[in-house]
This record gives sequence, C-alpha cells and structure tokens, in this order.
Amino acid sequence: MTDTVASQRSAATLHDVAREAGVSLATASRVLNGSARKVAESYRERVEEAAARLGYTANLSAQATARGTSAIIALLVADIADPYFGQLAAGVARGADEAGLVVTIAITERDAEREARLVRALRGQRPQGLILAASRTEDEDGDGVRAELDAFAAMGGRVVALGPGGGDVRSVAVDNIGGARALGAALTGLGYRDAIILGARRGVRTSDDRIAGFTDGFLSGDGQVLHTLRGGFTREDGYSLMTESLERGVEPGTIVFGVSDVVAIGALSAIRDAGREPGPDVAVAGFDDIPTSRDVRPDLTTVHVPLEDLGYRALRAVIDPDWTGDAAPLPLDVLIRDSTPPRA
Amino acid sequence: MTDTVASQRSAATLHDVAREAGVSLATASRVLNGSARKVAESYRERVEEAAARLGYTANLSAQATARGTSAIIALLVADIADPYFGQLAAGVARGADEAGLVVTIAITERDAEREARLVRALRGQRPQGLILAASRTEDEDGDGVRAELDAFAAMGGRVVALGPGGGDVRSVAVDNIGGARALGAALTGLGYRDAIILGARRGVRTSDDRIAGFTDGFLSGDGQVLHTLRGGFTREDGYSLMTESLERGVEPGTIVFGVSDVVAIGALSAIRDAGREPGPDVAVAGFDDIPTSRDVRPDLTTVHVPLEDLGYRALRAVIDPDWTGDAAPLPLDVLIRDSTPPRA
DNA sequence: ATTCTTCGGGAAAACGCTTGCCCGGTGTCC
DNA sequence: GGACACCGGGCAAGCGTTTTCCCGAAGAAT
Repeated sequence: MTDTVASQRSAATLHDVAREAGVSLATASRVLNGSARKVAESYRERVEEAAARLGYTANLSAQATARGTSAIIALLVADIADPYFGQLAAGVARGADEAGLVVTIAITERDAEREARLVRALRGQRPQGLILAASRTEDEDGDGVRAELDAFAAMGGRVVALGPGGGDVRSVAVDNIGGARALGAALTGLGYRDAIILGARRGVRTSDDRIAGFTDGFLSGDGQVLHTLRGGFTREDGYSLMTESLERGVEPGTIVFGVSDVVAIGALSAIRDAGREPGPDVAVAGFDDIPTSRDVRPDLTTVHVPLEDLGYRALRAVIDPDWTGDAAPLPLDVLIRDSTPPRA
Repeated sequence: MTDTVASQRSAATLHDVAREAGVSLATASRVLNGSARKVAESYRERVEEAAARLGYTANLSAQATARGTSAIIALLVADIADPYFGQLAAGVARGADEAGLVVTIAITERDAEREARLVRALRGQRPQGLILAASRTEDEDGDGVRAELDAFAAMGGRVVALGPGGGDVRSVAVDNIGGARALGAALTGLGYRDAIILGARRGVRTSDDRIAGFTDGFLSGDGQVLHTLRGGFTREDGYSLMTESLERGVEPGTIVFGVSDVVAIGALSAIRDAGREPGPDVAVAGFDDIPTSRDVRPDLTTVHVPLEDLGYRALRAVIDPDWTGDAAPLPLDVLIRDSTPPRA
C-alpha cells in the first residue's frame, strides 16, 4: 500500500516532500513555492511528483511567518446580509481571487467600538491590506478606530476606505453629493416641490453627504425640504421613520428620499401598510440601485452606484504598492423609475 | 521621545515586549496569549503595560505555526451578493465572532472545478474547519471536490456542508422535501390545479429535492405539474425560464413554483414584462423567505428557511469536536402571501 | 593547462511564536 | 531541622517555511 494522502493524520510538510523526492528542503521549496532561482528539470519533476503523491499544499501560516508577509486581505463591512455590502464584497472577492489573495471578513454591526476591536484583531493576521466598507462616521467616536488604523498603517499595512480617506488611508469614493444633487434636481423637474428625507444618524458621512446633496439640488429647483428624519441604514429604520412621518401627516404629492434603497424600500412598505399608495400618492426615491430596487413595485427611482465595481477598485487600490488615488470621486447617474411618476 | 507604536515600521514582536518588560519570552507569551500557567501579578502587569505601550498584537500566523492549529474557519459560498448566501454568511460570521475565530471567504461561482481549486487553496490555511454552502451537486462532476474534501478531512480539518453530508462531511440540513411538499399541498388547498416548476440544473441537490417535494405535494392534492423547466438559481434564470414558459402559453390560474425566492422574483418580473399580472392571473411561489420576498408586490408565498440561524448552526457544527449531528433535517414552515391568492 | 565565472544544490539561520523541561526558592509536614 | 512538594521564571527546542551563504562541478577565457 502506498503512502497516500488519506493515510496520514496531519498534512504533509515540505520536509516530507523533500524526503520523498530525495532532495533538500531548499530545492523543494524553490520548486513548489515560486522562487527566482532555477532548478534543474530532473529535480523539478521529482519534486512535483512527490508533492502530488503526498497531496502537499504549502502551509500558508508558516509561509507567512517565514516571508514576513501574508497573502490576506481583510474586509470590514457593517452587515454582510445587506445587499449593499454583499455586492461590494463580491467585487472585493473577485479582485482578490485574481490576485491570488485570500479575504477574511469581519462584521462591525455598525458599532464603532466593535469596529476598533475588529481592526485590532485583524491586525494579528498581518494582512497586506484592510478594506473598510463599514459606514464611516465623523471623528468624534471614531477615535478608537482611527488609532487602530494608524497602528495598522504604521506596521506597513495598507488601508483603503470606501468614502473619505485621510491620513494613511487610501480612498475609493463615489460622488454621493453630486449624485444626490442630481436626483433632487431631477425630481423638481418632474414637478415635485415638497420633500421629506429619511437619513441615518448625524455624523454618518455617507448619509450626511447624500442629505446635503439632495437638499441642495431640491432647493435649487425651487423645492422645499419639509423635514429630515434620522434613524439608521436598515429597512426597519426606513419603515419606522416613514411611519413616524405619516403620523405627522404627509400631503399627497410629497417625495420621500431615503438615503439608501434599503431605507426607501422600508418606507415603501410603511406607506402601503398605512393604507396609502406609494408612487402616485407618496413618491419615493432611494440611492444605490441594489438589484431589489428593480423588483419592488413601483420600481424605485434611485441613483446607480456600481457597488461590485467599487469593491473591485478597492481591492486594486489596496494591493497596488504605488497607488496614487483616483482623481475625483466617481460620478453617479440618476435612474428615474415608477416610484416617482411625473406630476404635471 | 518615547518608542511609540507609530515610530516603528513593522509590528512589535513578542520579543520586543519581553525586552521592554524585562522578562523572558516565555513569560511574556504566557501573560499575553492565554496559558494555563500562572504568572506573578507583578510580572503580569509589567508585561501588559509593555504590550500596550508598543501596541503589540500577536502574529496569528506565527502562533498558528507554533501551535500547529489556526483560528480560521473557511466559508465557501456560490455568490456572496446573493441574499441567500449573504444571510447564511451573517450567521457564520456571528458564530465565529463569538468563538473568537476569523472567517475567510471564497466564491465558487457555482463552478465545480473552481470549487475544487478553492478547497485546495483554502487547505493551505490549515483552517479548523470548512463550511460548504455552495450548492452541492450529485457526484458526477463533483469528484474533484470530493477528493479535495477528503484530503482536507484526512489532515484533521472538519467539514460541514449545508445539505447532505456523507463520509467525513458533517451536515446541517433543512427539510427541503417536506417543506416543498407542504407548499404544494397548501397550494392545491387554495384551489390551484396546474403548476409549472422553474428549477436549477438536474443534479443540483437542493433544487432536485424541492422539485420532488413540491411535485409530490401538488399531485397528492390532485394537481398536475404541466412541466418543469431547468436553468439555474439566479434571478436571471428565473426571468428567462418564465419568459420561455409564457411563450409556450400559460393559462390563467396556473401556479409557478420557483425553487428559490430569487428565481421566483425573476419570474415575477418576466410575468409583468409580458403584460400579465402576477398573483391574480399567474400565481407565483418561491422558497427561502429572503427579506426581499416581503418587499416585492405581490408579496411572495414561500417556505421560510432560517438562513441566518442555519449559518450559525453550521459554524457550531464545525467547531464542536464531538458533534453528533442533528437528528433530523430542520422542518420548514409555509408562508402563504399575496402572490398566491385563493382561487375558488 | 590554468584561472575565472557561472550555475545550481544543500546546510543552516532566520521568522515569531509556544511549550516541555530544568531549577532555585518557599512553604509544609513530621 | 530535614525531606518534600509546589510554584513559577527562563532556557531552548520545536512549528513549517524561506532565503542567505557556501561550495563543488562544469564551462569559458586566457
């Protein structure tokens, strides 16, 4: 009986391969795990055969300790079940796969303290880079995170954030302000004059930017923002904020802007549950263009954000040693759909 | 100027901490990285202070090589942007976080060869366990994967699959057959007699089970399955399969069963785009109860699958050294909603 | 024929950590 | 007061790799 893969209780080591092939450790290493040095063809074959026979796979941890650098990218998201982050993650994963990197994922649950803890824990992996997709907040409570990030950068790790960067943090940004402004303007063009905004907590950068942009665009088209409600980024937040709004009273023909599609979709449900009809009666617009935005009825007017592509870019930005940054934030396109029918 | 975190270009090592604290490497290790042995309080303090001062975080790779075991769980999904896998991943991530484990994620893109390659690559990380959430197919083309899995198990890694396990593979299963059967029966109870099934490729276990169960339940309620179309698991598959069906001609009052909500939602769109009305005219039912199923109109009749919980269980199953397996597949509940109005 | 290069295999020293073992100092028991 | 546990710090041998040297052989140049 030959010494097959299944017969051993723990993984074959490079040592095993070298012995099996009758060569030195050094030679085996050079053959199997990419080295600049040449190895004679006869040796190469022997080693490769031995490796195949033993089912050898390099121990990445050992490789990382020896090389002093890992093949890991860490990805931090607020909530992986949220389609926004799901698509982002898909882009990151694709890029990582192309580059032969492994991605480890951590969930912040939108909690700054937790986020700091996670960055610290991830630091232990000595990843090549860290992609921060969790919603960045203004500095106040983000200090812990900031400190961990600096520590990470100081030990030679690259950090890229989706959204504003700063300091050692590279940034892949979309033009939230411009996109929201265009949306606001387009809506006044459709005849809307009164708006309600459903946003996240003050200080959450993405939300703040979208609110500011929308307000700007809507005002410039002679509209007025009746009020801005603050909650969070989830469907439930959208639902409860909208319910609150409806209780205060919402005139027919008002447009409700949710700072993300998920929020807007929650609002849609709330409107329906209050016995009103989204679209004709109360118009709704979102932001992100997640796939679901096309599947709800009425389908959702929104601003397209190329999420998957963004994730991919973030990955590129993090692995490129001399990344200079994108010139400007990515411009975004408005998509008018049925949830905002023209008011004549 | 003190020797602060930011002043070094690479991470502080345990050696640095030990020197800074004036103790041996062994003592520093025992204080910082959990050991059964006690260390005098005075020493402990010195070490902890030094570690804090230097911003020390243990190098997980080195730890893994030294200990011979990592703190990693590998998760294999077909497509992380799909809400099904997103929720699953959320559950896995939660469990891993609780257990102090890191999860690395890989995307199979529903390609068996790719899946085999990924398992092999992940093996290099020597993870404690592997969670296989990518759709399992019958053995024919899965041989490569099977072999890699065996190799993984042989070197001491635990594997759990969502769906059927077998061999060294632990399994966390839901009762797809029973759930689908109950759905089929419930629909005949609502007065439906003619069904069309939109499924994935033959051989994809989950799809096959759901089709079999549904057919069984529907027939037993005196219904008939007009035809079963095969495609894939995505929204686009649902859309194109439904379009194909509509071209063949679909009588009013027919029920369309999509093997997943995503497929069903694609069908919904196709029906609408063909100028027909989902629900009253052509009824639709799905499977999984993803959040979106409640947001589409008409909201989708489906079978609830506790995805997040399932992910969590999978994680538990993979880390528990003496896991005995759940007695039976988890029973599933049918949710009748507006997409299948009663006919009578 | 002699000296220089070049080539490529192997020995061994890292990498950053854990852990088995030794050993000196206390406290306990008879 | 002596024999005997304990206790707990430190030394050093690992863990599975990579990579720097060293060195002998073979070919090139003189």
